[in-house]
Amino acid sequence: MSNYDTKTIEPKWQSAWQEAGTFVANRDEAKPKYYVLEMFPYPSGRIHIGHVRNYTMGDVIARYKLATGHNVLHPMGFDAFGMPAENAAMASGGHPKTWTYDNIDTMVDQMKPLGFGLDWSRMFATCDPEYYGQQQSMFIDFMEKGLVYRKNAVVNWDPVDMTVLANEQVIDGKGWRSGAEVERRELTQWFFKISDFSEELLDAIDGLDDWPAKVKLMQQNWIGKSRGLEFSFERVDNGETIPVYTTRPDTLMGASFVGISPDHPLAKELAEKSPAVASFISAVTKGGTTEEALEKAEKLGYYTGIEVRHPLHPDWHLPVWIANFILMDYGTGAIFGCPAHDQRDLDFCRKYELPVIETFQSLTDPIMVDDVAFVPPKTEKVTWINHFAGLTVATGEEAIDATIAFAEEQGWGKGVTNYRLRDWGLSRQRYWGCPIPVVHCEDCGVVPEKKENLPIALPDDVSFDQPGNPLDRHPTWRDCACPACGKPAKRETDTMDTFVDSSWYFARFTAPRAETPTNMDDAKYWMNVDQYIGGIEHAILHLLYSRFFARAMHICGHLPESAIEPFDALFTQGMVTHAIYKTDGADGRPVYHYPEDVELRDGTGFLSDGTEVEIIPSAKMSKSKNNVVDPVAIIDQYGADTARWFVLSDSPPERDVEWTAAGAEAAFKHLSRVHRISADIAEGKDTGSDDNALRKALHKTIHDVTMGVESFGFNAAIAKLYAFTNVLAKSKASHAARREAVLTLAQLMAPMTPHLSEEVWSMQGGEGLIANAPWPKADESLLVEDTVTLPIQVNGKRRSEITVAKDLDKAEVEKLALADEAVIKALAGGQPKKLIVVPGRIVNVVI
RNA sequence: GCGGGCGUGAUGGAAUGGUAGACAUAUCGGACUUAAAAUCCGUGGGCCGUAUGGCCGUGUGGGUUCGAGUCCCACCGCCCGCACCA
Repeated sequence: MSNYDTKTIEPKWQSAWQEAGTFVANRDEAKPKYYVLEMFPYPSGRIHIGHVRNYTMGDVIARYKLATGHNVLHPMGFDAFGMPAENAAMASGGHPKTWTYDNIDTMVDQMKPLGFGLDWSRMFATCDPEYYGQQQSMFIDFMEKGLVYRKNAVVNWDPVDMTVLANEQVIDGKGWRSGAEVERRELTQWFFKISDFSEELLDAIDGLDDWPAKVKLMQQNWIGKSRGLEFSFERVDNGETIPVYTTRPDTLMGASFVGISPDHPLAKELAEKSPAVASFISAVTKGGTTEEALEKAEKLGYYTGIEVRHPLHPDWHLPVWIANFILMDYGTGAIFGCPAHDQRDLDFCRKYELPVIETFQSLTDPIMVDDVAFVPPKTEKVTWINHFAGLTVATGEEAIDATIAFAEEQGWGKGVTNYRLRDWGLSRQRYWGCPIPVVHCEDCGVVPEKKENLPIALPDDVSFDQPGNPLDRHPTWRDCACPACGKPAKRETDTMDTFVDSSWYFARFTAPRAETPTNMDDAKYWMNVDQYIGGIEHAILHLLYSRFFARAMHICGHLPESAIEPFDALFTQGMVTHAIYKTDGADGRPVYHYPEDVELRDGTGFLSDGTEVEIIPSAKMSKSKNNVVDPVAIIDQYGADTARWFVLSDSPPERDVEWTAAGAEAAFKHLSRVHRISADIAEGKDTGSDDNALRKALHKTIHDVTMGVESFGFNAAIAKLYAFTNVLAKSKASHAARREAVLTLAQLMAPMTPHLSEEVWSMQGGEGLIANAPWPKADESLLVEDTVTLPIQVNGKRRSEITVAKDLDKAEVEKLALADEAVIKALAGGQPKKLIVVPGRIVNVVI
């Protein structure tokens, strides 16, 4: 008899690991190091089943690497600054700090029972002054190296909450909390000079061999390199110039207007003189900067009355318009419009009745630009009306190159590379973030704080009863002495974007208590992160910012050059989803039912009163849809190992997995079965003498599971473990062979189900902890069968099979195949055209 | 609009170009039990057949190959990312 009592077993082994210090990482030059990291959580208050999946994957890698002789670093911390804490404070009257640290305590309490092999001694939260003080210190280093600067920038401003809003916080042009119409405001903000690294960040993507292609592509597109021509139009009235940038210089002959951004200096200059221009600009700049707002916005233009000369035909005069769709911070903030070959320009010209001039034509179909612009791919050959040789047949690429070369030769323009990537605005008008460590002095200007005064800690005595940043209205915190001249001065009250906090935590984990941001010896030893695991939602910003930060930290001497690409391998895991159970309520609105209130019969769900419910499968978990699975409840019901096993078992790790009650139940049954088999074997009886078959199956399993774990094929590895458990359960073998089999099975399962594995290990009298036991090695000689069964195909269709000795030579196999009844029948006395024998694989008879 | 991915039983999913559907779930049948639970054994793509077996089958159409779920082309459907970027 066995009793798989997880409530006893799991805490027992967790204590054993803790006492043995199994997962505490120390530098050890004698062993190869392995740094595995999962993206650290935000302390929202409860762990989510998605966290369980994420950390289980990391834990499988960590425990596997430990077993294969690596010195493993597997840390955990909290990304603890951010708005939810302030919102909670505003809603409940508490303090963001209390709320955050309480949540961290709760979440640690919820994570520990899951038995992750984490080095808890390295834990920190980004809101610890010891952490953000080091961040401030690096900020000052960045200032010295010119990696951070201040400039005016247009932001989304919520006039009620008196704060800057991120684009995601603007909904339908209104602030997400206040509901107030969002304004565009120009504020002086801090920026990291990430754009200096555009080319380098782009180039280095090629070297990220173990990153998903999708993520690399997303980063490439985000950096958005483009090549084009920059040149200037000369004003007819006063000879001043308006520089423009274009990626399609080959369409220059089709220019019919020049457009400038409402934020363009010329537009501002005109607005000062003309109330009409001013009111146009203010009308089109209302409503936020979000993509959503921009997409809905109609294309609007205002004719300035100014005309400019076409660079190649000074007698052609083009009107200058202010247009709302032109962005000030891309290119020069001014364009020329070529309506024939750009849809947006065409829409604009049709609306304002500007001329449309075709400059190239399709080689195959006649074109007639009406409401659809003719925009061939750059690689397509077209007839091109060029500015220096009349008509030419060329691809767009060739035409662009030729025009740039021509412009450079003539000296009126130059080829320019542009990037979409903007500098990273990091200022936030928020309390719960890392204070920017600078001081504003009337005499000295903006001065970095002295490092010995760090951390500039957030004051605790703040109130959230008024909108705006509490730091702004704190009576004393702002007041300080100028670090340069000593006179009374004011602290910067902006705090840093929380993405800053998460852009270097991985480096801090290598020396979390160091008196400097990092310790070079530790950083050299532990960096890079060998395997980073997290959600695809961080594919762009977090990963790009971290790549920038690693470079910036290297420049400031905080990371070795070898760590400028901090993540060697990246894995993006899927979500855990759950069905939604829905009925229509009396008022026509949907009613969502908890899974425990729904009875499933043959795939149809019913409520207790017999009402049928609609089942929406595999939906993202959401409190409002009542489909959230709480890991704490699952651990209580089945234990941590079941939760860990199930989230890995049913789907490939990169794909979403649907949590189902039946699946969790099945996982639990399987683990109970392994426990039962182990108890049975522990009784010491022989069940037969077929040891060889069992050993062969075992070593095949060792091989397959090892491959599975190495390649993130956790679901496939688990399938092999199921299959071997079936073999073991039925095996008729000696006690010694069965004991060996169950010990090894426990080892192979240990990365996924560490508690059960330790229990089985100790039941069988295994030595020490299974967590420290070396990973089993497959005996190659047992992987090869003496005989193989070869399928015989006739014209590619399987017709028969023969069992032959593994190394039987080809001629013999051919002979046997031709002697096969099915083959004889198919040949009907004739000769085969061809006979293909793939040794150990297959025979194909072609007739 | 641009870019990327995916499409296999009732379901989640397996399958270095080489026996499609491993493993699991649902279903159905059986053993044990007074009964139930638990456990164990079996069934588990479709069609025909008592059966040995046969035919069909990986979104659709074509191609490459001795052989295609896998590679290539086109189409259909779904999902994701980016986007007034000049």
